[in-house]
Amino acid sequence: MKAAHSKKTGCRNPLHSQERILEAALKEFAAKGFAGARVDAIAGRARINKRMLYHYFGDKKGLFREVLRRKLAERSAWLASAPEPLIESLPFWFHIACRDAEWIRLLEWEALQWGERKVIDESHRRENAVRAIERLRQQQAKGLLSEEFDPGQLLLSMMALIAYPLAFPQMARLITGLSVSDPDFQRQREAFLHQFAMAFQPRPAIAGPQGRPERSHSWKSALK
Amino acid sequence: MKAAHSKKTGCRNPLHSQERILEAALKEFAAKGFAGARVDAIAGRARINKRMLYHYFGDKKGLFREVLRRKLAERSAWLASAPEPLIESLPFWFHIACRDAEWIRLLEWEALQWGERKVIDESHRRENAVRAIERLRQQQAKGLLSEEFDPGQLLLSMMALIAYPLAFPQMARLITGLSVSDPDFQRQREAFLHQFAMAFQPRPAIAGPQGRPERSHSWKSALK
DNA sequence: GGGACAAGTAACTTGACAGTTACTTTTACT
DNA sequence: AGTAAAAGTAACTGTCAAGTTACTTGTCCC
Repeated sequence: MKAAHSKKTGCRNPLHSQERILEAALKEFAAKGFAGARVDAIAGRARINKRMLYHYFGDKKGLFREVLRRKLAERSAWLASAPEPLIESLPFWFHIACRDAEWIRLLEWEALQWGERKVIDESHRRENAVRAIERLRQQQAKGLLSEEFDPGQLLLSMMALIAYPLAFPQMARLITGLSVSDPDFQRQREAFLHQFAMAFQPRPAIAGPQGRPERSHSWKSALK
Repeated sequence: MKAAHSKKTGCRNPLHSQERILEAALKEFAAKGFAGARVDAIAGRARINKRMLYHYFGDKKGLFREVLRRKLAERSAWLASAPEPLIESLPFWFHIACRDAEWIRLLEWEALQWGERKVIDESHRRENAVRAIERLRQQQAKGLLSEEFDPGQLLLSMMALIAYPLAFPQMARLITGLSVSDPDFQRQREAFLHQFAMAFQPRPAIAGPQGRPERSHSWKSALK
C-alpha cells in the first residue's frame, strides 16, 4: 500500500528525478552548449534542487557526459534500422535526424568544446562506424557501388549531407530561403538526397527503366 | 620626424592595436566560442589593456561581430577565385578551408549560439550565395550539369562536403582513423572530392577518355 | 513508534568575469 | 613650450553562477 505509493507516484522517486534531470539537461545543453548552460536552469526545469543534481551526477561535466552517453546509446540503433542499401537510405537518415535536431546540436557543441579529445567512452561509436564501413565494402564487392571510392570518405560524406543543414541552419536558410524547421525544406532535401543516391549508383550496364523498380520510398511506410 | 615615428613604429598605434585585438579575438572565439571566450584572455594575447578593447569595440558581442564581419569580407573572394566549373573546384575549396579552420569554427559557434538569428549584416553572404547558385544554373543550361538537381540543394551539399570534417573532427577521426589536421587526411579527402566531382558530371555522351583532359589539378599550381 | 538513512530544501561561499572609473602618458596642433 | 585630446594603465565594482553546508522531511525496517 504505502510501498506502491512510494515506488510509483510519490514525489520522492530518485529514478524519476534523474530522468527529469537528464531530460532538462539535454534541452539546456543542446540549446546553449556546455559553457552557456546554467545548472540552475537545468535544476529549475527538472523541478529539482541543485543539491540533488550534484548528488546524482557529480558535476556539470559529469552531467553533460551522461546526457551524451545516453543519446549515443539511443542512437546506436540507427544503422541497424536502416534498410539495406546504405546510400539509398540517405533520405531516411535525414528524416530521422530532423526529428531529433537536439542530438546533432549536442554533437556539434561537443566537437567545438573538446575538438578531437574524447569526452566519453567511444567504443560504441567506433563499433558503429566500423560496421557501416564494412557494409559499404560489401556493397562494393557485390558491384552495387563503385569501388573507386574510399568507404570511409564516403561514409563521412553521407553524414555530412545529413548533418550539415541541421548544424548550420543559417547557411541552409541563406541558400534555400527556407527555415530548416520548415517541412517544405525537409521535403525538398529528402527529395534531393533521393535523387542524389540514385545518381550515385553505378549505372546498371544494360538494364532498362524496369531494372530495379520502386524500392525508393519504402522507409516512409516503415516508420509509421 | 616625430610624425614618422608615431605613425609607424610607435607603441601607440591605434590601428595596429585594433589589428592585434581582432587577431587575438579570432583565436579566442574560434577556440572557445562566445560564451567560453574571456575578454581578459583576448586583451592579454593582444598585449593591450581591456579598457582600450572596450573603447574600440563597445562590448564583447561587438567584438565578436567585427571578427565575423572581417572574416566574411575576407572570404567573399572565394567564389570569385575558384576556377570555372563549380563542382570541380570542391577539392580547391576544401584545401583552402583546411588552411583556415578557424573560419569554419567561428561559423559553427555562430550557428549554435544564435541559430538562424542574424548576428551581422548578411547582404554580402546572400549576394555570394545567389551568385554561386546562378553559376550552377548556367552550367545546367550549358549541359555541363544535370538539370534534375536543385541548384540550392546542390550548393548546400557542396558546402557540407567541405565543412563537415572540419566542423566535426571527432567524426572524421572516428571514421578514417586520421586526425583532420593530418596532411594525409587532407590529401585523402581532396582525392575523394576530386573523384566525386568527376563522378557527378553527366557522362559525356560519346566522348572517349580524351574528351576533356587533365584540367583537374590546375588549382594546385594556381595557389603557389 | 523510533531510529537510521535517503531525498530534498534554501541560504551561503567563493571565484570568475564583463564592464567601469580615476588616473597617467603620449601625440597633435598652435 | 603649452594644452587639449587621444591612448594607455591598474585597480575596482557588481553580478552571476558553480559548487557546498547546515538543516528538514519523508521512507523503510525493526
